[in-house]
Amino acid sequence: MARKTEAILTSARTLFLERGYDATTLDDVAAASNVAKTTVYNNFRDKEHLFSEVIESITARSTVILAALEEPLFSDSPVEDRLIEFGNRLVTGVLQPSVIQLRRLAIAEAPRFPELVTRFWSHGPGRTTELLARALREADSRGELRVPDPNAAALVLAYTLLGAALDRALMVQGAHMSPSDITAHVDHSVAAFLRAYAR
Amino acid sequence: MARKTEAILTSARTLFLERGYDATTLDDVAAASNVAKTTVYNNFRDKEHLFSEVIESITARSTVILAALEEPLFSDSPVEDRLIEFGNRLVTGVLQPSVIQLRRLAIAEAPRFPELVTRFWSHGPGRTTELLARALREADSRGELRVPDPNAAALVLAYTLLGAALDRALMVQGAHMSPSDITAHVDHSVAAFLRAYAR
DNA sequence: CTCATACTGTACTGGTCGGTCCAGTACAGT
DNA sequence: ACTGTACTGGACCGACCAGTACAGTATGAG
Repeated sequence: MARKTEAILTSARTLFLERGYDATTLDDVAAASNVAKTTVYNNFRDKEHLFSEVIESITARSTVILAALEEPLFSDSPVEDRLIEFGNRLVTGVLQPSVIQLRRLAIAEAPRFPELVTRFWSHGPGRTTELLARALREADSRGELRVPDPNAAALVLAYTLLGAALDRALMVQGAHMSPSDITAHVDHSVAAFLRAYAR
Repeated sequence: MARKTEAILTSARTLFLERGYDATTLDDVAAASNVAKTTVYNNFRDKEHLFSEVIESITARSTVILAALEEPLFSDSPVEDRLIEFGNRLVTGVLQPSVIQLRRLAIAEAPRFPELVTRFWSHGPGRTTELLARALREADSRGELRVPDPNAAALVLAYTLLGAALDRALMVQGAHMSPSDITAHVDHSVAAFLRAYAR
């Protein structure tokens, strides 16, 4: 019983991410889930509710993804190494095609599902900079950096790292960065950040 | 004759920006232009072509908008003042509701109109960082800053300035920054940038 | 005055899609 | 064996919408 619900949710996620909200048909969702359309309606009130649950389920999982970013941030290696490792994971993560698709979807449907997308933002991008701010505050108190305003500094570093790549990936199809492009960019960004916030 | 074309283009632009591609009806466009639907089809082959011309017309105008950014960048005031003025204009400009709508539209339709959106990106965001890179190269050669890689540095500054605000504005409805928020953020960003790229 | 061109308004076609209905089937727990 | 619940598959409704057809009107150039 719950297996069907799960199957529907999974294929709905794939289809919504690939085609967007309007272009995704509930007939397609049913077919992709090997389920009758009626079953879709037995498990979800309507298309909007299905979409909401898809996004909510992704939002819920984002906590897990953030853990992978948190780890290098609070290790005992030098600040520079910590930030570079964090930067590499952040950029490679955010540039993954499915993540780009998700962002595109969220942005496109923000006017139609304001609260939903806001909640998604808070649990994803929002949390990331909070995390970084905490790490920077700690680095400051350890005397590794001089960061009087950790929140502002976290925004600076986070968006220095992925602003350009993100903006481009969202609009320019097939604008992939090679791993070496990424490390070069991360190195440059972290170096600039360290110069700006050195003790 | 061309007056009708212009009227259609104008109301189509408004509607596409407000509602997105799918949700905009050609009946609505015709009504908003005070024109018969047939006239729309006499002036534009079909919906996709109309949309393309709307985006192209915006792309074409973007050169004019960039001029307002260029001005403070090449004045003879101190670097800091130049960058702060540039930053304020850039951020306030990009955060304007219509510009956010445009970005949302471009991102949402990037998969459907890849070449079109790529062209838009090159003429808008792409050109902006090129412009900034030129200014930074000049500042370097004047000895005001030390910028070995002007392109990379331009990305750092540009997205430090607007990455966070942009990301948030695209997803969180009604997340407006007050003018004082903007200047505070710009001041912080430019200060950090100057520390990182001081001579 | 004339004729071509652009425009109007409305009705229509054809297709899509969200959502419902229904008759029948698989299968659980009791 | 009995009953409730979930599922199937396919037909169906109603609305919407891109694009066309058509008969008639305004207008401006020669």
